[in-house]
Amino acid sequence: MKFEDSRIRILVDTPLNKSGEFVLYWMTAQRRSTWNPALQHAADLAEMLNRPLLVVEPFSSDYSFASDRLVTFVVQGMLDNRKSFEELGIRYIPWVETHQERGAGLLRRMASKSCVVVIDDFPCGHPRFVLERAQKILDTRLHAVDGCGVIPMSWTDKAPPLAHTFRRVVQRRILDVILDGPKENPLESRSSVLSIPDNQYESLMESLDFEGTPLEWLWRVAEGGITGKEALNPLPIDHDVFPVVNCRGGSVEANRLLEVFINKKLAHYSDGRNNPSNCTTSRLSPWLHFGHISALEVVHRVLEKYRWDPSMSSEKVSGSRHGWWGLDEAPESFLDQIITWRDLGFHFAYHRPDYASFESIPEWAQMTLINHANDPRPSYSFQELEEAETHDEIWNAAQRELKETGVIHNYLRMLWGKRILEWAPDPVTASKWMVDLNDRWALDGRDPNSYTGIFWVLGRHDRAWGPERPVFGKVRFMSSANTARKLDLSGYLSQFGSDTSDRIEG
DNA sequence: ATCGGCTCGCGCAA
DNA sequence: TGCGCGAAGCCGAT
Repeated sequence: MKFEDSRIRILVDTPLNKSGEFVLYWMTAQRRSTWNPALQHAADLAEMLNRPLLVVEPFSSDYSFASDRLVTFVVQGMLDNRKSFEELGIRYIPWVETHQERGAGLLRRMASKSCVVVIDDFPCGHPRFVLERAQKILDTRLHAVDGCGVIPMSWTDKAPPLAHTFRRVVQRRILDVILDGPKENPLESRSSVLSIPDNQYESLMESLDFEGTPLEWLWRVAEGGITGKEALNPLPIDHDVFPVVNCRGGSVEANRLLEVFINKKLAHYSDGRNNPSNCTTSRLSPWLHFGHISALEVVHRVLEKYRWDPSMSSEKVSGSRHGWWGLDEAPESFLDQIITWRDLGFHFAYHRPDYASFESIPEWAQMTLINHANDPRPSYSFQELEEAETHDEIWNAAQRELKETGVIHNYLRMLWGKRILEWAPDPVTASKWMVDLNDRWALDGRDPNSYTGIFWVLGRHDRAWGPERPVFGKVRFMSSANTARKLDLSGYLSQFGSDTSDRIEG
C-alpha cells in the first residue's frame, strides 16, 4: 500500500467541485505547518486543481471541557501558525468559535465554495465529533487525513490488546514510515497558485462573510493574566480551569522543549524518567495532543542524534521492548514511548468507540473488578478528590500538580489512578472519575493516550499480576507507601505538598 | 540488595 | 497444543 493512501479516508465521496474557488484545510487536530500529512495532501489537491489553498484553524468553545486553560494554549499556538503561514505565503485564518457563529454553520458555508475539504482524522473527543458531523452535513467532497502518530491507524485491523502485540506491527512496518513518510515542509517548492493575492483575498472573504478571530483578541488571550482573563470572559467556557502559568502553547515552544530534551535529557532518560524531583522526560505531551508538534518529527530528531540508519535495526520481529533499533538503552526506551505506547492509544480508539468506558478493559479485568465491587473500602466524594483533600499526601500532591500544571508526572499518574480505583464506590465510577478529572484539568486530557493511562490502571494492556486482593482483585496493585520507598519524592512534595499552600499567589 | 512466585492471554512455532 | 513472554508491583525468603 502506498504510504499516502494509508493515511487518507474519503468521507464524502462526491466528485471534486470544479467550480470551487479554493481547497479548504479545516485544521482541527494537527495544529502545525510542518510534518503535517493533511496539509501536504491539501496542497497536493490544490496544485492538481490549480486552485489556492485556504487553511482555517477552528477551536470550539461549545463542548464540555472547553476552558480558559485550553483556549489559551491553543490560541498561543494559533499565533505561531499565523506567523509560519505568513512566511510561507499561504492564507491562514485562526477562528475561536463564539456565541454568534457555530463551527458547523461556518464549515458548511466555506465548503460550498471549495473544490474539496480536507480535515484532520482523529479517533476521539471533539475532533472526532467535528469529523463525523462534517461527514453528515457536507455535500462537498471530504477527505480525512491521519496525521496522529507514526504508524497510520489504517495499518491495524483491530484494537491491539497488548503493547507487545502492537510492537510487532511497529517493528514490521516502521521503516516504511521512516523512509517514505510525510514531508518535513509540506509547502516547500509549491506552485504559486496556492497563494491568494490581497485584492482577491478581500473579495473572497467578503463573499464568504467571514473574517476569523481578530488578531488583537488573540494577542490578549495569549498574554494570559488579567488581560487574558478579561478577553476570555465573554466565552461560554469553564473559567475555573485557569491557564497554566509559565507554560506556552504552540509549535515554537514545542520545538524548544524538543531541543532541550534531545541535547540535555535523552541520554539520562532511563535513569531519570521515573524521578519526579528531577525528571528527564520530554514533557511534550500537551503539545503533541494539540498537534503543535508531530511525533514523527520527534522520532526523526532522536534517530538523527544517534546517527541511526536502517541497517542497525533487527530483521527479527519479536515484539520485544529492547534491542530492535540497535541503539542504547535510553533512546530505545524513549522510542518505545513515543511510537509504541503513544500510537497504541490512537489505534485502540480508532477501532473501539468505547475507548473511554469500563467495557473497553479486557474480560479478565472486568470480571475480577466486578467480583470485588462490593468489598469494603475507604471512600471519598468526587469533590474531595478534585479538591485534593485526602489523607494521602502523595496523592494530594499529584492532584495539585494536575490542577496547577495540567499534567501529572508519568509514574505518579499510575499511583493517582490506582488510588482512585481504591477510593471510588465501585470500579465503573472510578473510571468515570478518572476520566472527568483528567479531561477537565489536563492539557493532554481528551487524548487517546490519556485513556490508555487511565484504563491501564484498570488492567487494559496489562495482565493479572500478584495475589488477589480486596477491591483490586487480580489487577496490578500499587501503594503510596511503596512509591515513597522507591522514589525520591522530596522535591516533588515540597513543590506540590499541602504545607506549602501559600506558594500559590494570584 | 536480589530472587522467585504470583497470574493470564496473545502470537507464533510445531 | 505448548511455549515464551510481557509498562512500571508486591512480598517474603535469602
